[in-house]
Amino acid sequence: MGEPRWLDEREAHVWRAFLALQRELTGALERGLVRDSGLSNADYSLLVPLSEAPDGLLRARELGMRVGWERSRLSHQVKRMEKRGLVVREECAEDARGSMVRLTPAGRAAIGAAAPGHVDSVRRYLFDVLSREELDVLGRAFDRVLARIAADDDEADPTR
Amino acid sequence: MGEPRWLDEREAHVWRAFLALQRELTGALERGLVRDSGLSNADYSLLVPLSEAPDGLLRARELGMRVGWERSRLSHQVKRMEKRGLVVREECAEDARGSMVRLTPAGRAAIGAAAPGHVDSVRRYLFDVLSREELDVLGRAFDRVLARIAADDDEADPTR
DNA sequence: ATTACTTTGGTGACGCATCAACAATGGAGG
DNA sequence: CCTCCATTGTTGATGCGTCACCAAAGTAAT
Repeated sequence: MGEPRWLDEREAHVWRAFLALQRELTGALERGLVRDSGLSNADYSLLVPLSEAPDGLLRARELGMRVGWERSRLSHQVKRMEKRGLVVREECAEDARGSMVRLTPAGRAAIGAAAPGHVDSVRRYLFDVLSREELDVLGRAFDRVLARIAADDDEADPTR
Repeated sequence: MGEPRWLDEREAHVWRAFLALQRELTGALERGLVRDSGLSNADYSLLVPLSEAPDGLLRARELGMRVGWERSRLSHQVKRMEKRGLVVREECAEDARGSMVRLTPAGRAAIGAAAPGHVDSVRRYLFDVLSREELDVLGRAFDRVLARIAADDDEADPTR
């Protein structure tokens, strides 16, 4: 074991800034989305891949993989969205276990109304204040961290 | 109005990587914390400033400001933690409206047991794969985005 | 075909987060 | 003092996210 290595000043600063960024940016985007279109971040996350799919139709499993969610989370969210008329669940022809999620006209209208403002917000908060060089550094850094986490997960459960 | 400016390829990549990073990193840290010490991220967030305060005692308002939470969120979380014996609420002598939050011995033991492993996780996932130059870029970029969000909030409600 | 295992999805319970509403105190100005 | 307002904190309702568990259907081995 030995003495744990605490974060040095530079690391602590980046870490606390990351936590604050997560909190503030996610919060600001969510508030804007709710205010302008009545959609939550979770709604928006699902509406994007659905709106890009042919006929606004996706297998639940496929939708979950595209947004990186587990089955349970997806199921709960789809249920809430179905109750509000944004999507409908349908049975899957090829695989009787499966479930299809289809965008309704109301859902398509909602994402269409919300997207421009949301993208504007992301641009205003994030990309307007970052240089092209910084974007490159961020992109590479984020990818490396993601690869590290994925590798660590594999080590914990190689079968997945 | 006019046509919305969508994200270019570089921006879209960074944005999706950021969303994935948020999801995966937060999730991995939370799972490790729960597995190793039975604490959630929310618990940990509050235990850190409390453990650094004299006598493990902080005014609720002060605690909320240190972690960047609103009053309601803090109140709910403190209630849950009090039920598990990690903290206790006490009345505030100087201001009868106020409420003090005090770390219990069990709470201090919990953060002491959890912190080394948690810091190790942050280091392993994040700082082990980032260079010193990247840290500098990240720190400056994050700060600039935070300043932008804060400025935008002020514009929306200058009284705050 | 039967058994065993995996994949897919749903459900209930509980913790977390936000919002609106409320209560109580503190403080400033008449 | 008293009125008005801001500050501090709590609560209940609701949405979000995870976990443990279950059920049904596919799939592979015997």
